[in-house]
Amino acid sequence: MKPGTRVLVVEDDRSIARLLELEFEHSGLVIRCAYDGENGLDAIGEFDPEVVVLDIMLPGLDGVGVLKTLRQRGSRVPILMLTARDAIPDKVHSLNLGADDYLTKPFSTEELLARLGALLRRTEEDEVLQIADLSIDTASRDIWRGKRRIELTAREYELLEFMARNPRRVLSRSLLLSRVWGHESGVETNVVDVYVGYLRKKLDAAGEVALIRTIRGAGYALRES
Amino acid sequence: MKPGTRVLVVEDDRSIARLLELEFEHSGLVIRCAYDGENGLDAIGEFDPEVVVLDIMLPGLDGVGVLKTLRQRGSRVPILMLTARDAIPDKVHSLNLGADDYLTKPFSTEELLARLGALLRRTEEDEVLQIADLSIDTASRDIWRGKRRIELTAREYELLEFMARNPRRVLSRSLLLSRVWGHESGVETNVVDVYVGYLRKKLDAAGEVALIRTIRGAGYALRES
DNA sequence: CTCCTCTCTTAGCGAATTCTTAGAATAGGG
DNA sequence: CCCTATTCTAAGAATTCGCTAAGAGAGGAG
Repeated sequence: MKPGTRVLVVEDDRSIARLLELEFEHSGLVIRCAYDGENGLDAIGEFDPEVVVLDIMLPGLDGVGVLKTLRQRGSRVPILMLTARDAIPDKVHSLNLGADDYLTKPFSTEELLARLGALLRRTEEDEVLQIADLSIDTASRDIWRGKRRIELTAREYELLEFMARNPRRVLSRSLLLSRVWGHESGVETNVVDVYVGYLRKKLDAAGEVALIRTIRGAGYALRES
Repeated sequence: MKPGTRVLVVEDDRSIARLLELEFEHSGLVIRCAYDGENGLDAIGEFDPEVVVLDIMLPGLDGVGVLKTLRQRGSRVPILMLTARDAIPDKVHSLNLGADDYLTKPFSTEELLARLGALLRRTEEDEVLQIADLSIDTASRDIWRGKRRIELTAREYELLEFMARNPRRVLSRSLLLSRVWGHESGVETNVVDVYVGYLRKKLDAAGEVALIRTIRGAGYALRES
């Protein structure tokens, strides 16, 4: 998880809150605590956290109330709920009022950190990449070239997304191999070339300007001109 | 909790009942007490409470019996069970029978109030999710596809609701597993595939447009197009 | 106790995808 | 203009992926 990420913890049990505070600080995060729902809501407005850890049982306004209020206000901040182990897994579960993940107490702080990381990664991924008239919706995996919708296979999609995340840069075959195919994939062939070929065939319909350029001796680049 | 909310307490221990009566009155609630199961049932019909606090140990018809009868009658009134400290089997049992929460004696009245508040808020939640001509009433768990009513099992419903809360988004099998089946369910098979299959069979009757799309190599998405 | 429903597992088929290979095409230097 | 290194393409082989049928096991209802 990126250092400096703002995390809000809303938890009435001071010892747990304190523990998380220390752990998170140790991990380089910026942390803020609130001990009840009302203050939690205030803190969200004021502190603008990138992710919230929210206990479900709180004095006064409880976790569910906080969550509901937040979502009604239109906030999309990712929220990880803390629930008691024996608190009716199914019910709590179905009260997916818009929480993004949950963890049952007791839990290990590593687990919590891992979950937070996953959560942030997931929500960060929710964006639209644009290169010229090509747009890639990373949440729905929709690809559009102008008004034309394009269907890609998983590998093709991964390759294109990676290139779109590094637009205008020359990407060597070995870089693409390691980032898209993975480090220990025993591929030693010209798969990259082949897949660039596939992409071109699908992306550049008749008359459209080519998006993937070959830089002889160096690699490929995704760019408009 | 809103003043004027009707709360029924079914509890044979008069001193506890009295204590709750005073506490609740103090909080502005309208309270009614019954001291055994039979009278409890009658009171529900007559008093029409918005929430019920139900002791599990009662003379004659016990709490479990009351709960069972109620649910069989189709009542969905939220119920919080009171159980003895070590009666864990009871918990599991009553939660399966359709209780919404429980509290072990002895408990603090603040705790009870907080739980009741949470319960009411949760059940007040009356949201309808819409995707194309599919609508999901999260309060009653009713599913409609156009004019056709659809019956789902618990698991099918959970899966569909989660997908409906993340429409158009590609949801990986592992995400669905962790969010619908739970983190620590040792499932590592293709249950997700199987349940998507069940849903499709029920949702897409002859000639209707498919709602669940497979994104090969990535997961599933609920979307109209 | 028996029947029924629900959940999960397993295994196999068919199809889509991924990767390999080898030869054709192309660019760029001399 | 020719040669060579490099890139591209077509076609097929190997693999993976998703769907479904069938059934075991658990649990509740009658």
